[in-house]
Amino acid sequence: MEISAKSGKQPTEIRRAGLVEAALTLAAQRSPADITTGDLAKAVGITQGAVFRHFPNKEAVWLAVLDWTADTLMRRLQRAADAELAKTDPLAPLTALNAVFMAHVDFVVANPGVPRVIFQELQHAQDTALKARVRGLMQQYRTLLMGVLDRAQAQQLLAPGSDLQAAAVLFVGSIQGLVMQSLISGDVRAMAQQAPAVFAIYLRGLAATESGHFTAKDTP
Amino acid sequence: MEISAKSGKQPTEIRRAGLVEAALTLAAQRSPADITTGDLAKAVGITQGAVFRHFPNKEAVWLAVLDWTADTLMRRLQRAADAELAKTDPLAPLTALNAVFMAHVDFVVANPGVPRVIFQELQHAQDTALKARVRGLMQQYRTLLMGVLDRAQAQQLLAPGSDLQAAAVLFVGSIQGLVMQSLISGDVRAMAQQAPAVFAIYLRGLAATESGHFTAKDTP
DNA sequence: AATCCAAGTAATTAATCAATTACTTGGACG
DNA sequence: CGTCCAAGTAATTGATTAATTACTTGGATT
Repeated sequence: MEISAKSGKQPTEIRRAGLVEAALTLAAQRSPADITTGDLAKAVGITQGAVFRHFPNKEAVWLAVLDWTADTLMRRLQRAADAELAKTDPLAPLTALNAVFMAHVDFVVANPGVPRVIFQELQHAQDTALKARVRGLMQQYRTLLMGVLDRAQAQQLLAPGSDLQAAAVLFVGSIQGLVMQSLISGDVRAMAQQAPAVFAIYLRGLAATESGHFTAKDTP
Repeated sequence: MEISAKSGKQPTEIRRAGLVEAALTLAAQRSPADITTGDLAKAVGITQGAVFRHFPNKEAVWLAVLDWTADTLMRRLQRAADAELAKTDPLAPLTALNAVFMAHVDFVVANPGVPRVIFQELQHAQDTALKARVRGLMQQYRTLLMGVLDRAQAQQLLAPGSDLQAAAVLFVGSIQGLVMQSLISGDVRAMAQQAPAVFAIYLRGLAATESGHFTAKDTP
């Protein structure tokens, strides 16, 4: 049951990382709302009170989780986008969109707790520190996405009159739809299988008909 | 603060309805996870303990909420679909898809607590009675959707080789994306404005190119 | 008018959980 | 070697909350 079971004392930095990892692991299995500090403690092999040697309160644990998520996810997505955009392929913006989509799906498959934590925090209507953090993450996401979409439009790869705002909403919705399916089926890996077909519909809805018949070609 | 503030004693049937309504109203404002039986009682003008005169336990309240949701939502969606499918318009299956989409969006705008409750329950990994109920609802939804999609495909209104499974996932994802946006912005009504543009992309991704240029035409 | 009981109250119980406190430990370092 | 302190424990506190209990009330029925 223990995550990073380095027994004995550990420096705060290590413990914090361990607790963040534990939080995400547990969130993959049950609702983040009912993960207790005791659960986190047990997962890393310390007592409940010891959690507060490393975090001022429980909320700070989730803040750290969201910080880790924002850092890791956004870096991967950016890298996926940049790698495609660097190519001379005239369809680069579209392949970049595909790459970002698949990178995101892969990330969620590897870290199924992430979308749960995000949605959990979005539920809270009042603007907590946690919700603000989620909003920041979504803003980064949106910026990245709009950058790629703008470029695609500039190169006339999109259907004339496409609503980029709506395209961004539908992009995250596509992934959210896959997440919901995985929550229902309980099988995260099925996401990766369905993802290309879902993205294919999305792209067909957006791409100019003249831009050839580009379809998702990864993950056979 | 009170919902159905018929003061004084009320028959169980009325109180149950009042508590269900209160639960959905409160869920529209805060996370369903931290709505207490005391909150429900206050909203309806009784004391905390009195809630258990009408429900055996708290879980039963949420079960009733989901039952109400399944009944109301599915009836409306079915009616929206049937109304379009009855027409002689050769594009009927596509306009039916549009009608179901908009009916769902309207329902969510009118009942913003619903998607929150559903997602809350989906989070629980183990198969509780509540999650089973949500799964049942999703199954009905899927069946309805597949019926329309099958018909569209039979009439060659869809792009050849379209993955209907993926189309269904993306359909619910589209709405889920809109819900997420509204959770971030805090403005449910914005959903209704963005919905047509989102659906337009979705449909374009799915529809045969020969099937004319049908686009969402409702809600100007 | 007397009776009955569904619906309500007020108070209590039992469990859970975040956070605090007082005390302990083990390794780094002068 | 002794000191120090960050990291840990065990136990407690205070708050919250679902559910129960003992008692009360009001309206329908005979």
